[in-house]
Amino acid sequence: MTIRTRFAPSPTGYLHIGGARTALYSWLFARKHQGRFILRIEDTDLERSTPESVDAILEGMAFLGLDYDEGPFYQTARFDRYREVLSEFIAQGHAYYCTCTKAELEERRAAQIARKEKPRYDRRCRDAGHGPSPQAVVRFKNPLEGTVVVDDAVKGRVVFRNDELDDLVIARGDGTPTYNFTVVVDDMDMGITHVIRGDDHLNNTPRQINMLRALDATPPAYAHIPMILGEDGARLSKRHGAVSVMQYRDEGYLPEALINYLVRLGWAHGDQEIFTRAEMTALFDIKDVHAAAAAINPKKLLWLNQHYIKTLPAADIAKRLAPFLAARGADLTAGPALVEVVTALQERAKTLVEMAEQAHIFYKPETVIDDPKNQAIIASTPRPALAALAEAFATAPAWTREAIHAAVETAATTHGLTFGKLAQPIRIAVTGTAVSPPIDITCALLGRERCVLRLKSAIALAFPETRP
RNA sequence: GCUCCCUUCGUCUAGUGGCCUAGGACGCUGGCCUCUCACGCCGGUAACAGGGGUUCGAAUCCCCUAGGGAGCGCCA
Repeated sequence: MTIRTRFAPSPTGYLHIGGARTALYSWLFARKHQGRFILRIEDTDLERSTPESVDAILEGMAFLGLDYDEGPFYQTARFDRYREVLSEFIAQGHAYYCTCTKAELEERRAAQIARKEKPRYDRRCRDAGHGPSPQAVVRFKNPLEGTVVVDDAVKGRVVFRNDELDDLVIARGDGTPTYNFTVVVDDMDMGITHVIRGDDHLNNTPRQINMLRALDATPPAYAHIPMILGEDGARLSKRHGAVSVMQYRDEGYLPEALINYLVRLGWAHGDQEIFTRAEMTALFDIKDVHAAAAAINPKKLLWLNQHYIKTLPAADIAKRLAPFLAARGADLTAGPALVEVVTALQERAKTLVEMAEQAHIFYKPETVIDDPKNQAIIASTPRPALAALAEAFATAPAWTREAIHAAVETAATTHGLTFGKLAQPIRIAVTGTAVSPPIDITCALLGRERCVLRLKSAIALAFPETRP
């Protein structure tokens, strides 16, 4: 039997980190078993669903590389099918029309709560034999006795008593189907074998299983994965920083890092922390998913992101970095090959945004030394040493890392300075900042002409009285 | 309130009755390396929610308590 899993988001917002993990686990499980991964858009809530959200979800999945084999299927395109099953249900006595008004329901609910009872529908229309009428909803006749056993792949065996359940609405007054009904029809029609979803759905599961049984269908296997918490252990929300996958992308996170972080959040394979796509696909098992909720740890994500920035091929990183530089207004034709810059920066950036910031100095037409501390560093360096270096730079036989290093070293020793004492003012002169890759690499990337020019103007600026 | 779920370092986790004086990772921290920033390397910090059982032996099995979460919608 081919394993078939699905991701079924409702398009009422962006793809958030929790949904992404659910999708990832479903995707991994399907891929691991050479199964099929299906995307289904649950847009039956006409009020809240938007096409923008659909796009955002699709974009998020594409960014993460979670490709689907079938779909996206839209529930709004399947209303005829739902109506069909609905009438079957009614004809077979599995469902009935209910004429209780929302106000009445609300009143009874309040009374039940006041009596400290579990609020649920009292079933007064169950055997009333109502026919269809404009405002009537349709309710499923849930069994009154017995139990429903869910052998959940992550929660273990969970037993629900039918007498705890009520008769849920499966079609609204306007005839549109509700979630618990559409999900059952779809999972059956689409041949879903394993339902992997958030554990907020665990309590819905027995009702869905009862409907599946009424339909004479075999319920799929279930795996309810716990939710993701914010750093503080509270439910994840915007105030925890990034929650949307696209926001992480915009902040310079790599999909490799995000995926690796997410797969380890609630799942482990011994002590291994770094997983390639292929490794996690081979090693992942839904049964090994931790049953407890996990708090997100942004620092660890950052560490992983840095790891991938560091270890992925420079050309690859350069390709992804380019848009970030463009966004900063950098002109990539005005400087060294981006790959070379990336190579110099790979061990120095935690995100692409950070790297773009560091790379930008290699493409700026001119530098400004605006920090007084930096100005002071140049001013406190013996002018002759700087002048000699500018000369050495101008006349070096070749503009290579080695030649630059030798020039700095010679100038330093000649003037009684350590390498570092001279390197720092040069760094400031040529980049305008106190931080950059090693000075020889930095200068090599910048090019001879620019280095000499900037060195000279820095000298002129720091020692205005003396002529250059 | 009722039903269901959950509980190992600050965080993610390993652990499935003896290999646990509880391992790894992030973080934090001491040191080394060093031209800045980083990378890297070596070391340190810190946990089985509490209480009862079962057992020769429990982080691991059972029960209770506490704490956290979810559901109880004509939302999904």
